[in-house]
Amino acid sequence: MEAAIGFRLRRAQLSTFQDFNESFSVKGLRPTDFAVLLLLTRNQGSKQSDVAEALGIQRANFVAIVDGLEAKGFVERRKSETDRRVQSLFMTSAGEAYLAELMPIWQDHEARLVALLGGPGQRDALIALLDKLYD
Amino acid sequence: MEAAIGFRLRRAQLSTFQDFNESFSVKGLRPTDFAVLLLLTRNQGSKQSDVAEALGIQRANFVAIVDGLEAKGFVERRKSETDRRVQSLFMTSAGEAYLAELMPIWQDHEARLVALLGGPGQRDALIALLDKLYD
DNA sequence: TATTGTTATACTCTATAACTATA
DNA sequence: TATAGTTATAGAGTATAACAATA
Repeated sequence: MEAAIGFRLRRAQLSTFQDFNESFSVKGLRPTDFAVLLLLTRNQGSKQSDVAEALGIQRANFVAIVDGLEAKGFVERRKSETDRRVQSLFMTSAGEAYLAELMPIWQDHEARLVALLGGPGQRDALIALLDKLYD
Repeated sequence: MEAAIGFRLRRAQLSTFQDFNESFSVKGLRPTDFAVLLLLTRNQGSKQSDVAEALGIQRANFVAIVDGLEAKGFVERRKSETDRRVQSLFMTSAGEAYLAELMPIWQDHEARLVALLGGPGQRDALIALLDKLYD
């Protein structure tokens, strides 16, 4: 009989996202918003469509996400000077401060998952396996 | 630094579902439809809301799924005689025949995932880890 | 011509409340 | 009163096409 890998994957993912959402509900933050901030903080000035692609989001749908983060003052769009078609994305200092507030919540969330898995070694094993499934 | 377990989980799941969808696109079948058939074939007469819960779907949203499978003639609703509120779900013989057609496609899909993971042992390890994340 | 960001739109999934028929 | 199934509806998330500005 088969193992239904996809089914277990979906179930685990839903469970994990639920924990994330409960953790961040006070901050009114979605996983994707957090991922954008996390990605930008070490990649200041990234091209908007590059960030979208890195997160597996289509550029058309990414527009509203950046709009939201920009409206909150956490992220800033600046037109590239070398190619006036592209928007370069930057974290604002407010965004950096906000992310600093978020990190402990994020770390608690990750620690909870690691505890469920049975330790950092198990987490690393899981990630190695998950990455094999991703092309 | 953190491992972003949820992010990797989501990425792997999307990749896996994409493979599933490509495999079953000829049959016009969704993962959930297949899961219902697979579940019913060994649990004839299950209560509708039990099947929904087992698949992590709310009963309100499950109605349309059963409607679709019933319209195609693969599944049949029968009112329980012991409790006239509940619908018992049964596979039809057409449903069994359809599932028999689907199984090889399903097995190929699973085999492809196992190959990516590096063998059945790795698959079992992955499933054990995923199940730990699911309450 | 091709690409980036954008808008508009449709489709799927999911969440919630309320109704009905039964218990 | 409570439960199973149902309906209706609203909100996310996602996919596609088309357009303006720029290359």
